[in-house]
Amino acid sequence: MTELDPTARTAPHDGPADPRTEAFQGVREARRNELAEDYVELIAELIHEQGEARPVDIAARLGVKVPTVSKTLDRLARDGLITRAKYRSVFLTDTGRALAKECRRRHEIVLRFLISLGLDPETAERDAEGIEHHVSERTLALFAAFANRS
Amino acid sequence: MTELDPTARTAPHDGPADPRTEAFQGVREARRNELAEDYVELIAELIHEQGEARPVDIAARLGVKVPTVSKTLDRLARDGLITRAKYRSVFLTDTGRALAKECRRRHEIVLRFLISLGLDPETAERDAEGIEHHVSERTLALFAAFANRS
DNA sequence: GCAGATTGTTAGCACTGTCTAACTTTATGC
DNA sequence: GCATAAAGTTAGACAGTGCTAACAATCTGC
Ligand SMILES: [Mn+2]
Ligand SMILES: [Mn+2]
Ligand SMILES: [Mn+2]
Ligand SMILES: [Mn+2]
Repeated sequence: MTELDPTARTAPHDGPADPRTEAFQGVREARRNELAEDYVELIAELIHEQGEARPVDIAARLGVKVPTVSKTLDRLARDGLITRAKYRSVFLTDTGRALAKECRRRHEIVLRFLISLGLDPETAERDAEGIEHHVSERTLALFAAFANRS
Repeated sequence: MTELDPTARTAPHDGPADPRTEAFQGVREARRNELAEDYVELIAELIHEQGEARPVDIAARLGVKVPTVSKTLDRLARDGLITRAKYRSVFLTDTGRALAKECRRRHEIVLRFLISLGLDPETAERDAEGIEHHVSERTLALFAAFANRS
């Protein structure tokens, strides 16, 4: 979602398009999707590991309170990434599943890359969780290549 | 600020400290400082390049509106990173200057690293602007080493 | 030195993301 | 099958980050 298609760069929309300004705008854009990305990735993981994704487990994994999760899930449902019924566990829509898959892929590549660079797995996991939302497809390709050939 | 001291890990404060949950908590923490980091880094840059940092220039660089900058600057002042007088340009406190320097260092290392990996400078700038807030000191050391020896 | 342009502030709105407190529903164990 | 425990929801507070509209101050060029 953030930076999927390397051909779709430099949209000819508004201002003077100073590359620096564009960088900041791109980062703000990416920030708006971070939370949704973490949620769908985690939901997919819970469904795979436990068979279902319950708000209480999502909250425990993320380290936030259950009402926070509940409200966020409402937004994800509104945005078409999940479906939910009251007092039931959560399901991904096709869109949500696709996003989750993409996020998992990015997460894996960044994590493998950091570890192949020589980072300890704990710190790698920590850094990957933040970095994954800010790597372009181009960077991802370089990360993957490096991890493979090392 | 985010992850300066590698020895200060695993603070024995609250919960069960699942490494995964800790990762998410750390990322949320980092996210809270991103904007302040971008601001002080940019302010230092403007002072260096133009002699002063004016809200209108900050806004132009970031690609946001001036009132947004004004409000954010109030928060930075409240948090002791800058000083300001009404209708005047902005100054960094010692704390702010120290943070700016640290941010510039991180930014440079990440940028050089990405370029030395083979990324084009434009995309590197874009990705560095996001990644810089999510690299631990340990990762930074590996990035710097890689960039130097390549 | 003043008119007009530029810059900055203030007020007010919207939305996100976090929390606590209070309540409701569902699940569990006898 | 019922009482209690666990999970989930709702309401409401609050801070952050963005916007526009309206107003105030400062700067610039004549
Ligand atoms: Mn993440
Ligand atoms: Mn992830
Ligand atoms: Mn940045
Ligand atoms: Mn930066």
